[in-house]
Amino acid sequence: MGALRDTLDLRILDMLQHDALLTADALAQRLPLSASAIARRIRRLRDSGAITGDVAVLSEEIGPFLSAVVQVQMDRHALAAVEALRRRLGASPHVQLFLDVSGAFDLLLLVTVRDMAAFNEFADTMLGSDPVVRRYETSFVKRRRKFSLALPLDIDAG
Amino acid sequence: MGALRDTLDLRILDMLQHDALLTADALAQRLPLSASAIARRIRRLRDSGAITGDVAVLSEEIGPFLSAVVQVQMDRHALAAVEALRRRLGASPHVQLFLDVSGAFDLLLLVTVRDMAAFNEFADTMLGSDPVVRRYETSFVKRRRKFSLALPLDIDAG
DNA sequence: GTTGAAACTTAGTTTCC
DNA sequence: GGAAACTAAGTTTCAAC
Repeated sequence: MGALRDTLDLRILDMLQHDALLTADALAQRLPLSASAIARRIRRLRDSGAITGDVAVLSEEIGPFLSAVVQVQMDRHALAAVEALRRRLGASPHVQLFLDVSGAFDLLLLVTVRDMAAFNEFADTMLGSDPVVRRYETSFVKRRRKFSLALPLDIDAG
Repeated sequence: MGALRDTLDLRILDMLQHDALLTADALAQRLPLSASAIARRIRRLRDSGAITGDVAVLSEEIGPFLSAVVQVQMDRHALAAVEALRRRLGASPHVQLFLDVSGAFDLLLLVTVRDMAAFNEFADTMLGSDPVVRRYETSFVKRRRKFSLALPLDIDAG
């Protein structure tokens, strides 16, 4: 997927990962390239997979929501059972972030639910009842200060 | 911001937070509503702030990248210094996730950089040299299994 | 092979009912 | 809210480099 040809592609990606509604016309005012060339590049970046998709970001105020960071330590015995747990976690709409991490814990989750009752329900059914889960620790999110998918693009280094 | 009027708004939001490029026409095929009514609702949801923005999601393969979860314990003495640290962290393009959390640590960060050298540079300049930071613990991300901004919308409950 | 301008097509917006 | 007219943005074509 070597679809990034030059620093202009990087600059286009960087602007779109902050605002995907920018038109090719608007981008053309900030880049030394015509709108039609920019539109072509955006299409190529999408088709090549450099842009995997576009998502609408919703306000937390449509909530209320309760979020928690859950660190999970697993037993490694049954590989199939581990895979099953992973599938369930990845498929849950309540799991926003799901990472394999190094250190004392194996998994780190960001779980978002409606309220504490829903969190307990989640923890009990997804984690507490699973024999693969040795233990887990929960930190509740007091405030979400930044939550961005934007990757840091070193524009110079292109 | 009571812009959500019914379950149709929720269903529109849920589809757009997974694919913001869906056209009103495409949504109309899945919802009992005409394309023009859907387009009107989408505009209203954007204007009211229920949709705060739209972002392009980039492939990790444009990297390579190194990500780490950093948990930070702070000294609470100098409030102004705490605020300054928060501003710097929030403004950094390397900080994708920045949460205030309950428990033994105060802050949880997801930091994404180019490589280990860049991570050390980040940790030294942003955390190691800051008197507000009492200590921090780093877990490196071995695998990113899910990273989504999508909020769980209970469609029924509208 | 990529650019920029113009023709063309598609999607969003506005008007009217 | 729905349908049609209108406007704006994306796509394709084509000549030039």
